[in-house]
Amino acid sequence: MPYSLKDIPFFSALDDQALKRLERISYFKTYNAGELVFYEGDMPTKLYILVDGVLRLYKTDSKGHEIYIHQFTPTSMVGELANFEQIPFPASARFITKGAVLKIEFKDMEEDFFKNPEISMQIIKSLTRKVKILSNVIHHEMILTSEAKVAKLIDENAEIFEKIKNNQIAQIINVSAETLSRTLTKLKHNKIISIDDKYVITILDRDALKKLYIDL
Amino acid sequence: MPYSLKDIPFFSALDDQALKRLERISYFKTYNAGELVFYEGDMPTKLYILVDGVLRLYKTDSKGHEIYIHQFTPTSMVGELANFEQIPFPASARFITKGAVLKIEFKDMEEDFFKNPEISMQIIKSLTRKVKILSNVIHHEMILTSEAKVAKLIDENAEIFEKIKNNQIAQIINVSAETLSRTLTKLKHNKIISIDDKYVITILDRDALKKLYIDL
DNA sequence: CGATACATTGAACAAATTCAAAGCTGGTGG
DNA sequence: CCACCAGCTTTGAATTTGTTCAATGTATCG
Repeated sequence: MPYSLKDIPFFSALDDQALKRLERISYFKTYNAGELVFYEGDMPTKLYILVDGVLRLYKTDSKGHEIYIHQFTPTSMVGELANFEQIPFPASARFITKGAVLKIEFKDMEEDFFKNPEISMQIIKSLTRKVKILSNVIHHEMILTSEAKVAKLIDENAEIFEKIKNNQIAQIINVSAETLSRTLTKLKHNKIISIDDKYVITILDRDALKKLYIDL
Repeated sequence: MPYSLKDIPFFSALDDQALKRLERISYFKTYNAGELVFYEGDMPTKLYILVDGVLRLYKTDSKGHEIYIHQFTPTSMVGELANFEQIPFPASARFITKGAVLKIEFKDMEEDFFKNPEISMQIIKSLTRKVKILSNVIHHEMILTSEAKVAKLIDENAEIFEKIKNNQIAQIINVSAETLSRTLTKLKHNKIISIDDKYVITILDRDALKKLYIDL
């Protein structure tokens, strides 16, 4: 296994003694694309540090649809809320690529973690990031219309259309493939964007595009 | 002004020197019911500690409707995400009752805050709470149907119907008053609940009630 | 008692998903 | 080389879930 605790920026502040203790209560685990790391509703026993790959966080609705929340890339702490609060995971996590996590027996580590000011700072950063992510999810899903979501995505990350299929993009912004298709057609028709045969999007009228999702 | 820094559990760990510094860069402000503390989109300059009253956090959608996020009661830190990250407030805050906040010039305090392990711990707790709140908002608004929201509210907090008007309850769970009315009628009709003339709800079939919002 | 707010009900509307069918596209094997 | 198939995309129609609008009914409280 080529992974090492030393390579995790998160623990750079731990002294050798603490690192030894951490080594004893943690291990690396690799995953293949598609494998689940934890499931919504499960009680947590481990804290996760994503060290390799892309890990998708999602919820499942009553009809069995996945609602995309976020995709993490290394190095990220995952599952801290459930661990800190001893509550079931509020979402599921599945690897999109192959990857690896460090699994930590959190309870055994709690003291070392919260006593160490450097680690506390890291935790604060991680939690702050989560609040920001969730706050964005709320804005995205409760405030923006489908058209606004598409407009925002194009404005902020038009290149994604060259990289992945509309299919997958629709999943990421939580709209149906049909709605995405119809919205793109509408934007083209309104001369706000154009799309070539290689899925390269050209923004013809950025002001109009922004107006579709800014303010509200 | 009857408020004192000493009464804020949050700062119990600060030494006299730090307290003095804090005193110099903070002040208490009282509000009447209905007054705004900050507005979605504004850039933050101050960090807030709610010390009195009920403070509602909400977002505004494109049609000008308020989307209820949470109501804070003392003692709560409010606005830390925007302050830590130097980003616009993602939501607005308005007092529901009369109340008061401590306003802190955050930048001047940052070092004292993050260096002190007790305060770091408090910040971690506060952020953890925020993640939990937002996670619940997402579950509530993206997973549950209107009927599920009403069922959950009745199961967890049926007494609220005796305390406030359906009107207000509808706002809190983000459904229209009409939808709430129709859902209550349906639950009564299905013999899952009954409501007397004083708005006291009796749950006749708790299993059926739970089934309406548990799993999904 | 009468004004004002709150609750209920039905009908129209809105936004997006679902379902179904048809059109493309790109890679593979014959 | 091209015919085919599987997987995307597109399009239209039906459906779903809730809000909005309007009217009426019911409390409540000076």
